[in-house]
Amino acid sequence: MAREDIIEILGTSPLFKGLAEADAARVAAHCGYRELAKGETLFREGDDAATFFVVARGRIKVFKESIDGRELIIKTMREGDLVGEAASLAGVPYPATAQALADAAAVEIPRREFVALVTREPELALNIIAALSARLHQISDVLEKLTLKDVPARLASYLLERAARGPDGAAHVELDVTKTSLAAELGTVPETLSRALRRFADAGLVVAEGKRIVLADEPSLRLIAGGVAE
Amino acid sequence: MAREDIIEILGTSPLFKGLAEADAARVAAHCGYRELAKGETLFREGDDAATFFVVARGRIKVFKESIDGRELIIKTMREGDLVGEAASLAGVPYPATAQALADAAAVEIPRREFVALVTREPELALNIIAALSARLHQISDVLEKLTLKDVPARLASYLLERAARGPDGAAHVELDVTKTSLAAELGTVPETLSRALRRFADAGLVVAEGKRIVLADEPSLRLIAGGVAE
DNA sequence: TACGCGCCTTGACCCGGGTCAAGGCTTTTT
DNA sequence: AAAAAGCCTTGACCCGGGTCAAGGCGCGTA
Repeated sequence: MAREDIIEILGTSPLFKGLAEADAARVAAHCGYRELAKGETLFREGDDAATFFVVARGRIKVFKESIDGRELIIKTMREGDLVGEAASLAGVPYPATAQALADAAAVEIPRREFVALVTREPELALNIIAALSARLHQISDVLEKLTLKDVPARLASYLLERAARGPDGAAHVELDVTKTSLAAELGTVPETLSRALRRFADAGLVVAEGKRIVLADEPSLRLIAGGVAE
Repeated sequence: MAREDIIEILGTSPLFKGLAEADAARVAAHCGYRELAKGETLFREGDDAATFFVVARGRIKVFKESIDGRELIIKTMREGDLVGEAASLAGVPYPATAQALADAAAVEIPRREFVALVTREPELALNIIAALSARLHQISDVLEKLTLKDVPARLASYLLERAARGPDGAAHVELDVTKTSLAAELGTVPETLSRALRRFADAGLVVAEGKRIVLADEPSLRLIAGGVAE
């Protein structure tokens, strides 16, 4: 992987916004490039977070698991997403595990090299603060949904958030993960997700065709999601 | 409230560690001091977070509520705890509501004054980063417990975390909130908490005497909590 | 000392959603 | 193209824990 490519991938993350060309190159020189087969683990909960990642390709799930094997996907990471940066920048072990849902690749950034930059570019500290608070906000969101909303509300919420507006004006979601994964991300199991989706379809709220879900009645979905704009 | 007192209260928080005396005084000069009666609201979810707080006295609950009134206490704040700092420092609205559980008081810090300091004391950015990641860690913890553990596990976990070692060697917890509040912090309701505690008592794991709970069998509690050290 | 109001506990009931089991449907693999 | 392995769906069942209702126990106020 050429250094220019690394720099370009780094640039997809706001963490590197406003970084001088020379500094970016200096960091890039120390970055690795990891390719992951489906199911391969990027890091495990408890591992020392000496490095963090920017997803270059594929889907990587970040999850926690309970003693009895149940797993909760905190978020499915896609191109340009930062993975493990909070723990790494804070100097604590990873609080969750990251694993490829499909073949994937990620740029690996050494904490040392990146943090060293802060003394030369104090502005960078603001980027870090912004990244941390974005993650904090995202986790709070997960917490709120999982504890204060039921499955239908979480599903409706997910659909509305990920909906893309088609050329014909119809909002729809093209699932890029299996429904089993989606279930775990919604804090439930495939059976329950399947039933919830079916109930939506029966009620005319959505039209489900395999991995493509058309939102037929957005206002009702918004009502079920239980918030004005989420 | 004298400025020296304000400075002293600020000093109880790690956010102000290593701050020059003159700078602390400068911030303190712009701080307010809010006294709250039991039940009074410090701020509401969605409010502009122009200021944040350090608890000086009393207990303040930080919580989210669902449409149907159910509330989830994210954390009960005590002396020295920061409240609302993440949102304020990140420049976003408060993501939760803060309310006094009993008569309380807090020093109110204007975001502007504090953030302005960062340009003079770049080291302060590290304090902010540390504060944000501490909060992130804490929220992740709440998320994990609420979604991956059942009520007995959460209760055992809470007891172990807050246990103080008495002079006689017996670990015990002195509840400083009502059991109703504790239930909300454990993501449940008073009835369920009451039953869980009773089951612990019947099994000889704890001895409950009103607000004082003696941990009679720590190893078993640790087992129920479902982790090695948490 | 008595009243009233929260808080706590206990019992009875119920429901969301997890578990188990059984196909049917897709994708890979050979 | 057949076989194998996942993935998805549906039905039946069950359980943790929330809800409702009814006391009992403090504790502050007068």
